[in-house]
Amino acid sequence: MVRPREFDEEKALDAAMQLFWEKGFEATSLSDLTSRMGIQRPSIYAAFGDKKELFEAALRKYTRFHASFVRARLQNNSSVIEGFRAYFEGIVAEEYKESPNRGCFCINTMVELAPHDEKFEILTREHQMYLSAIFQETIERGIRSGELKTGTNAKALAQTLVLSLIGLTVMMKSRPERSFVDNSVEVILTLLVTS
Amino acid sequence: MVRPREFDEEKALDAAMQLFWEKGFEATSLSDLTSRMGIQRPSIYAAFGDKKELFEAALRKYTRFHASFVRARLQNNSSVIEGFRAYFEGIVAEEYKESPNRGCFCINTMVELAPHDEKFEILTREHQMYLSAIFQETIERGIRSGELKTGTNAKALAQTLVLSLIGLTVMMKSRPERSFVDNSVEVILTLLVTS
DNA sequence: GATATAATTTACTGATCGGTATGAAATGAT
DNA sequence: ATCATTTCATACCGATCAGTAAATTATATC
Repeated sequence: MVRPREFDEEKALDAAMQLFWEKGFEATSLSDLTSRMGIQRPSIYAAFGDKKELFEAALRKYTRFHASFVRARLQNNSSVIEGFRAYFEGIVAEEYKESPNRGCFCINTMVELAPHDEKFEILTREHQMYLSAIFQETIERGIRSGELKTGTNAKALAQTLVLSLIGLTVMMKSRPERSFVDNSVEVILTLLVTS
Repeated sequence: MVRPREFDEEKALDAAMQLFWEKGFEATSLSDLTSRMGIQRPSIYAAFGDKKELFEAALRKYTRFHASFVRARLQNNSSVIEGFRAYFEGIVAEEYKESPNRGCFCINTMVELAPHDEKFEILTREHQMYLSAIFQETIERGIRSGELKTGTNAKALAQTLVLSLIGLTVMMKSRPERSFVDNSVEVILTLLVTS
């Protein structure tokens, strides 16, 4: 161990993540990666392995960040309903700002790779299960505090919210009228009060 | 017009559709296409144009079929709620049977191409709007028949069901436990009675 | 300062990509 | 039967793909 690495591995991985997130696995070439990561090809292979291993590292970085982001957003608000509302509406607002519409890296991977690669089937599924668990804990907190009805099925409701969020994120990729997603968010949130 | 075409254009397009549906645009090569379509490369270009035009033709064929399939399914049942239930549960049952998990060609395209290609942004959005309109008509029929409450917001509810269906379809790509989607379908269907 | 070791750069590999030029084969019109 | 026309199969195009061999550069240890 004599010559220190000249580039910041985390920064390079972050650049790769941005690129894979925006373009997906197949449409991102090694040339794209070298230029965006600011390092040469052999450096990528030395630090991260082949293209798919780099993709996996990028996705893991994303899911780590994403999980703590969601957790923070939901815990931020003392009202469970307002917490979910802020989270859902925040995602819509963010997504309509950016172009092209990146959506969620994990969801993109579920569509592109999960059906053909068991490793990514498992990885993406586990992330969704983790999100579902966070949602469930939040809902249970609302039940304990009396904000939500006692009879609420926290698990089923959490699962449905995760699923709705996926639908929301994917739907926005086709840039429907804003009212379409706004209406849907409103209806989805009623599940919290009627359940 | 002297030498007749030796292959069936519809059959060839259908083969292309199956392939693009299963693997997406980028991961499907022309070699894949020629072998599956049973015709040579120049025949593809003569009949359908380049790879992206062929993809577009395949997607249009899919959405045409899909729209009439959905319409038939929902009109099949005199009960609106049972119609939606049969449709949602049918999709789940179908998806857990097949491997790899193809999902919905239109949804796959929303994720892979819509953010980077306006043509597909529009095409996929219009299909989702069309599905939403079918759903809305069905819901309005339920309101007229007295099966659904008079105050129901048919449009918002239809949009939410479309969005939920997208979430359901994408979620299944990671093959979660069957109970995850079963629970979600159950919760989603409650929207029809509580709204 | 010499040496060992690892990171860097350059240039390259064979394979495959999407797309096409070319000529043979086949058919309807005359 | 000949000819014009279109489809067909073969073989090819330059470009790009993911991945690597080889040589240069830089640093920590001695």
